[in-house]
Amino acid sequence: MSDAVIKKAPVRRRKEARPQELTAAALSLFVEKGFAATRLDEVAARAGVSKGTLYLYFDSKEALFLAVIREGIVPVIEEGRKLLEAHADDPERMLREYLFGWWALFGSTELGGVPKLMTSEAQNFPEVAQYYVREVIQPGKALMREVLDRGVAKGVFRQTNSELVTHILMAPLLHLALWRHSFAVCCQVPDMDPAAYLESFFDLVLKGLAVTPEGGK
Amino acid sequence: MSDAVIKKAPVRRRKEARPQELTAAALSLFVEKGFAATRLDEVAARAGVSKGTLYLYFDSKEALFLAVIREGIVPVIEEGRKLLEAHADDPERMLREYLFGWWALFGSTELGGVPKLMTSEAQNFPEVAQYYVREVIQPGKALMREVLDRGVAKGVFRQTNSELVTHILMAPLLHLALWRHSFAVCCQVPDMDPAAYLESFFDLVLKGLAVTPEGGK
DNA sequence: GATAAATAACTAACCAGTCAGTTATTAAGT
DNA sequence: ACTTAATAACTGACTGGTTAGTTATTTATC
Repeated sequence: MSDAVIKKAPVRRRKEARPQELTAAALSLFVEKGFAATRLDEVAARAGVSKGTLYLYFDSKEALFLAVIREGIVPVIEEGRKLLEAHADDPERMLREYLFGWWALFGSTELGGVPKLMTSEAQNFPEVAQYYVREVIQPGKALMREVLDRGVAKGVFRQTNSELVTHILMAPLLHLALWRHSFAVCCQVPDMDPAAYLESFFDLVLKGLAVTPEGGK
Repeated sequence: MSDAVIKKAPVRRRKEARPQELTAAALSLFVEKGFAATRLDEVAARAGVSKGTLYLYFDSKEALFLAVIREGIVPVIEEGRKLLEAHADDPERMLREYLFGWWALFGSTELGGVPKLMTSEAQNFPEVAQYYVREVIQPGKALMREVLDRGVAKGVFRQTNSELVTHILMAPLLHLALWRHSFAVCCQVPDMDPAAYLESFFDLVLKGLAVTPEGGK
């Protein structure tokens, strides 16, 4: 009789892995349904535990939210910085790496849903929003600004208001991520190849930033 | 004695005006707190009525949501179209009018919060999302595409993948609106003048779309 | 006083957070 | 090895507060 063996329902104990399993489950559900519409029972179920277990690791739903942001994103920023440093001498290449690296490391992954999540919930959770601005948005923008400044210094890009242009250049990236996690899901979008999108964007920006022929610099 | 007149205040009957008052109240609350986190009691209170009254005009919370989108946005699209037709012969001017008109008619108003709202809730309310895509996003994009195509036809803009570029050009506009209704609220943003932002954006795009000096076309 | 508009009290369902109890794992005693 | 004790991980039923949606009643208007 194999019953005796088969009947063993697993219920594994793995204290170490739980928080990550829970934040991963929470991330995907928060992104999919929004924070308020996500039930903690569902988060727990997706992580393969009960809701009670969730509360062994996180004090509250909001604490879980913060952990999702913290664990998910902050490490990626550092990765991005390293990626760019590899091309510090070539601003055009740096810009290109920024766009495609952003997509590869962030936008195309599960984390690509975080901008949507944070945008939706910023007002409801000011502390999380401030953390996100400080640890993600500002470093990300600073990195972009460095690309621009370096291009100007090298005479490859024309002078612009780099604060504003940084903001502007982030927008199509974020838009791509937001789109994928909102309208793209429920409304069939025939052709929206991220690579082609980024290529068009890169092309547009490169020409938009080129030093003007007349006037020189 | 004016008391007799003044005292009359409490319950006004105005069947005609109610739906608009309610959708206006709902819009501001949905934008501020998100759909799920908004209480119908609060919507009713802000419109100066009770929750029961709300149900005289809308079948459900979702029906109210749809009405908010329908009544709020659709009229604005038509206004925008008319605005652009006034400059049909000058693509550069048309592009400029698009950007600043979008801001004046839409982004800077209460409606500017709708992109945030729709992005957050698209997955939870696919029917509303489809309506929004069909009635707002597609017409808005079509209008932008017309600007681009006209520019190409006139030899003012270079040839591009207009489907992708349209998407890309909408992004900084939407980003401006999203930003204002999310992070800008809880984290002090020192300088983010919409006019300067749009000016920088216009400048960037105009140069990005200019026919290339060599090659001419 | 008849009808339409609006209300406020109500219900049913839902869900974040709790906790008494269960099961797996480890340690100690024999 | 083999039982027993102690601990750590986990569970799921429960609670208390909340809210979408309903309805019996009140209030205004003609």
